[in-house]
Amino acid sequence: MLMQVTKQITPGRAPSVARPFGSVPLFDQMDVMGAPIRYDRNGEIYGEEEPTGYLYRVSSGAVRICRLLSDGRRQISGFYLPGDVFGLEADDTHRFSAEAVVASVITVTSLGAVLRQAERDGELGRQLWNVTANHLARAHEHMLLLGRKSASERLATFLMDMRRRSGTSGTIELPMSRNDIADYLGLTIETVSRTFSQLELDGLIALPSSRRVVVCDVSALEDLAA
Amino acid sequence: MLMQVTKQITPGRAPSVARPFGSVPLFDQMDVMGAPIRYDRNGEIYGEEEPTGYLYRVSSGAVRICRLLSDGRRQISGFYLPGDVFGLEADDTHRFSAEAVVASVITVTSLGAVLRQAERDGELGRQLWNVTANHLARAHEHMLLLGRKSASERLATFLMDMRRRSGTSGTIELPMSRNDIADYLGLTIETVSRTFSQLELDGLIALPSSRRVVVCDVSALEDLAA
DNA sequence: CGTTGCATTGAAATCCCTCAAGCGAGGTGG
DNA sequence: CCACCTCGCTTGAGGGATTTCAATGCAACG
Repeated sequence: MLMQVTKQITPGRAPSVARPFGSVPLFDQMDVMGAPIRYDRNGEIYGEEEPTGYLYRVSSGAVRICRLLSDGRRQISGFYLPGDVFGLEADDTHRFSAEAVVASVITVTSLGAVLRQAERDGELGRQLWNVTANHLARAHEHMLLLGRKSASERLATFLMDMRRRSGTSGTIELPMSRNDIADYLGLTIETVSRTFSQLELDGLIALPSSRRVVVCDVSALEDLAA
Repeated sequence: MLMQVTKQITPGRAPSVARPFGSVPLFDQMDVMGAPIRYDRNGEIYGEEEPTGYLYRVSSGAVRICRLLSDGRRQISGFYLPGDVFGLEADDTHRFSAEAVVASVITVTSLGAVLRQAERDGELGRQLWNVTANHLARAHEHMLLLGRKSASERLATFLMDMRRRSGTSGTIELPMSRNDIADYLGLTIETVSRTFSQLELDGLIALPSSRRVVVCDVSALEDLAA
């Protein structure tokens, strides 16, 4: 399975991204210093063992962070959607890889430059820490899912999370495949598919197509997500 | 099951802790500004929903960070040993709880004070970010375990991690119960116990007592840990 | 219209969980 | 000093949720 990679710098600035709290130093900084780069579907943004040194922000598309076992088993630790920052690793080599789930534009900024700027600009540094600490909280929350939730609870949690993050309340557009969802939820693709079917059978969701989920019973799904 | 809590401020400074890289501003700062507090076994250091505002560093003992589901299912996201910092949450209320695994002394420092100091002292801010980013990397690594590893792989990974962290190479002293290990590894106590027995049967470890593990075949365990 | 990639469905197997009993060290009191 | 209790740990038997293996469906595309 060959990953097709495109790291083509597009001229001009990255497409603008929602900025709900007015001026956000970290994001401003990244927009000013960073360059928008386009990646094809399944394109590798960085790989395990590669040197670190950049901070990434999704302009459009979606990104997955993966960790592989030697025999090919894969765990996706998170999906990143437009506006999300990723690549927050303090080591000098990546211990995880990042790939574009669909064709995406990512704003790439020198991490060293941001860190140096943060040493002068306290507010920037504080925001960088905030973003990282929030990622940490999400990670801990996901551990609860992986360690203790059933398949239907996992899928419901995932759907409610995607619903919240994509802003839409009725229909959720999933950019990722069943395989990606399985590797994110610690299940097999078959179990994910069966669980989708079961949720549809129970009337909690409708599936006009495999990547489009209509939420029918929010409260039941929220309950399942626990 | 009533948790016995002791939050008794002991006079004087915290017991000194290994400081391998000479002066470490973050830790120095915490030693200067922080107060050592003693907790009994199973004592709650902070609970879910409680306000945040402190940074913690283990002086002696061991700490677990937990997340509970409404029906009592529990996931332990990490154990913290002497020298480790925890409590890195950016939200204003804790989404996780912290408890002492055994009687412990924790140095508690105002998070706000550290953050304010970090806005002036770039090096301190950078270290705070580094610690947080390292926690994040560990969390991602643990997701791989929870999502994709078998019971014996999980236990081997845990033992190799404890071996590395406790510094000892031959015998590992486990401060936590089988129950804690189970909730950390996403297994049941019975499976943990059986897997310990199996590793002993296979000659990879010896168990002089349930909390004391003698490592017999490091490379086999490392292989299992993958 | 065949190919290709992804998704769904079915049947059998497996690993881990659940339920239940037994063990052993440590503490307490008679 | 020993019986007895408690608590944590171990072990066994059976069951169940998820995986594995295999086949089919289906939409996009050349």
